[in-house]
Formats: sequence, structure tokens, C-alpha cells
Amino acid sequence: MGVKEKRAKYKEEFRQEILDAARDLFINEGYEKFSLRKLAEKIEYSPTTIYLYFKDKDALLFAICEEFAERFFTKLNYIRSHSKGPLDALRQAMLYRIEFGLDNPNQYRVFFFTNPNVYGTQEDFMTRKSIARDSYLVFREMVQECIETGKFQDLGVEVITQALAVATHGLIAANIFNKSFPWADQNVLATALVDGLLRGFQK
Amino acid sequence: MGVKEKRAKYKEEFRQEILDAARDLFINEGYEKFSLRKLAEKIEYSPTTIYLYFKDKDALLFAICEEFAERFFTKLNYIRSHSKGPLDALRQAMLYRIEFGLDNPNQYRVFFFTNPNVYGTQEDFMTRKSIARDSYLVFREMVQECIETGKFQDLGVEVITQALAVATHGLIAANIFNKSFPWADQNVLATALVDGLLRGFQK
DNA sequence: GGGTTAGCTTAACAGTGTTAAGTAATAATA
DNA sequence: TATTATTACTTAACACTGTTAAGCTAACCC
Repeated sequence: MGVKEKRAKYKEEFRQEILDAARDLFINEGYEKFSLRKLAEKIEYSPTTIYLYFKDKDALLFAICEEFAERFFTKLNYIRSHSKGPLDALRQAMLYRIEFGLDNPNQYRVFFFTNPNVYGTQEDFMTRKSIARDSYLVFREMVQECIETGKFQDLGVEVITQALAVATHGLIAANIFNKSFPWADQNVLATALVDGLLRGFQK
Repeated sequence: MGVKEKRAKYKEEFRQEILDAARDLFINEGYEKFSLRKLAEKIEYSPTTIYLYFKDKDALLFAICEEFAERFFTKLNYIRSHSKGPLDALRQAMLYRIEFGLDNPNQYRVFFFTNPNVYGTQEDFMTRKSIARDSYLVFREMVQECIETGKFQDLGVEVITQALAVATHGLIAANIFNKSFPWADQNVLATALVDGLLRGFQK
């Protein structure tokens, strides 16, 4: 192995090392308390070193979250192919989305509650490949399949998909930001919401 | 009027002056770009002066948002008393909530997307009087009235209320944080979501 | 007129993300 | 082998943020 390749390998390893430490810090400390300077201290390098491996703070957080998004995408596809028909698949997918959001609040927050968003401008999102986009597309296909069974109302794929998406989104949002509220049992609330919605959109 | 009362009056006026300037800056610049130092520059006083009128930044933001919450609460009650029955009232209330959130994204954000929350701990929220709590209680009463007509499923007031709340909440959240997404027309989406939900929770 | 106090400011602390310049070690080249 | 060039990292600094302690000045009270 040439010297250049060896260096590239070490560089990649170090990048991963930073990423591991960052994920650890991020998950344990939470979104607000995570800082590059704390991360630098943890890995025992100067803060500026991080910039040699990641463009900026956002890029680092994004890298952390992509790992989780990939896990989500994988299971989403698994659920899709292991279910009793389109409606059950959609239902499972929605419940899983909620579960994922509640289990990974910090990552979910980076993805969906940062402003300006990590995904760039209005048009970018649907054209540039990303796991977030792909997840949406898969989710939409699942809705489409339900529509094709003829059991859904004729509201358009996009509208139904987005209505289902924002509703589950809201449950997760509430759980992330409004813990100081006497919420009903999360499982009961989640199933009530999902089943209520699916019921409401059927003929 | 005594000197002391005069001073108290001026003090109150100045507080309102700061609040007006803060609201202006906050609405125009948005949540992230709002800072006490910019506010200080705007009102042509030193940053520390603000602390003589507001405990801290949160208290100031909270004061801004309470004004808006009061407007919301007033109209919520108006809608309740000017509607064709409980179900229509609930529907109008949900649509108004969405409209309000979309029209006042920055204030909505302070109320619902700050962490730790301005409302204090778990138990505090329902015991301490606040417009946010009162709004929730009125909303819940409206759901209760719908249940009493016998048209709703037997899922419990709390669960239905919260399911409706988080769903509309999610639509607003998406609009605040994910503008870079090709959303369907907001009116279409809002009515589809609200009507779908209400339909799904009925018998 | 002298002491008290209200109202405001200056200076500073402890943070944040980020950039420019500098240094030491290592590799490539003459 | 000696010199140059590159790599990897650090130090110092900038421009911000919220917040606190100490100090100053002018008005009020006795």
C-alpha cells in the first residue's frame, strides 16, 4: 500500500473517530448542549481540527443523523415487504416512524427542526438524492398502493401522504419539545392517531 | 399624582416600549436572528437595561407571545359560541389553530419549540394558570361536547383531544421548519387533515 | 446642602461557531 | 543527501451570544 493510500485510510479512520465521539456526545448531552469545543476536548484535539474533517457544525450533525436515517430507511423497506397487504404496511410504517422519532429525539430534531434546513432550498429537496427524500417517496408509494386498492378517498396521493406525515410528525414534535405536558400514554395516543387517520381517509 | 406613582407609570410605559420594539424585531428578524444586543441597539439603550425590565431573554419572548396567545384564546372562544353545533365548532377551532400557527410562526415557535420549555416542569403546566393551558382546556371541552352528542368513538376525551392537537401541531411544525419541501396547498392539506381526523374519530 | 436611591452604563465573564496565520514533522524532489 | 513542498495540527483572534457585578450620575428626600 502506497504512502498516499495509507494516509487516506488513516484520515478516514480519524474522521470516523470524530464522528463516533460526536454521536456519543450528541446523544448523551442533547442538541442544545452539544458544541464543537466540547467535542474537541473529548477527542483531545483543538476545535479547529474538526474543520479539517467536516465543513462545519451542520455537516457534522448531518453526518451523525444520516447513519440513523439509513437505519430507518432499511426498516421501512422491511416493513413494507413483510406485511399483510398495503393498508397494514402503511399502518406499521406510521407506527414505526413515531417509534423511531421517540427513540431518537436528538437526531429527529436535527433532521426536521433546524432552520434553515440542512436540505437546502425549496427545489433541491426532491431532486437531490437523500435518505430523507427516499423515505418520503417510499412512504408515498405505500399510500399509492392503498389508493389502488380502491378503499381510500380520492384526495390525491400527495395530500394524503402529507396529511399522514405531518400528523405523526406532530406527535413526535410534541414529545421532543413539550415534555412538560400531561400527555396520554404514548402507545395509546400513537395508535389512536394512526388508526383514526387511516379510518378517516378510507371510503 | 405622587412622584412614586409617576415613576411606576413611566417604568411601565418604558417596559411596554421595550416590548413593542422587541415584538417588532422578533417578528421581522425571526427567532434565530433576534438578540438582546440588537434590541438594545434598536431602543438605543445598553443591553443590560433590558434586564431591569425583564428577568431574562426567555421572559421577554414569553411576554411577546402571551399577547398573541391572548388573541388566540379570545377568537377560540368566539368560534366556540358562534358555530352550528359542537362538531362544527371543533372543526373551525382546529382550522383556526392551523391558520394562527401559519400566520405567527415565530410566536408559535417560542411557545411550542423551545427546550427547556417556558412553562416549567411536568406538573406545573396544568396547575399554573396560563393562556396556553386555558386554550387546551377549552379545546378539550369542545371535544367533550362532541363526545356527548354520541357521534364520537369511545377513546376518552384526553386521547382524542391530544390526537387532534398533535396532528394540527405537526402541520404547523412542518411549515415552520421545513419550508424547503414541496408541500401541497396549505388550505387543501389543512382541511384534508382536519376532516380526515374528525371523520376517523366518529362512529 | 448632604445622604440616599433609582436608572442606566461600562466592563467583564463564559460561552458559541468559525477563520487566518503559523509551526513542526513528514514526504517528494533536485 | 540537502532542499523544497506538503500534511496535520495548533494558537490566536474575530464576531457573536446571554448574563452579572460594579460604578456613575442625576434626581429625590430629609
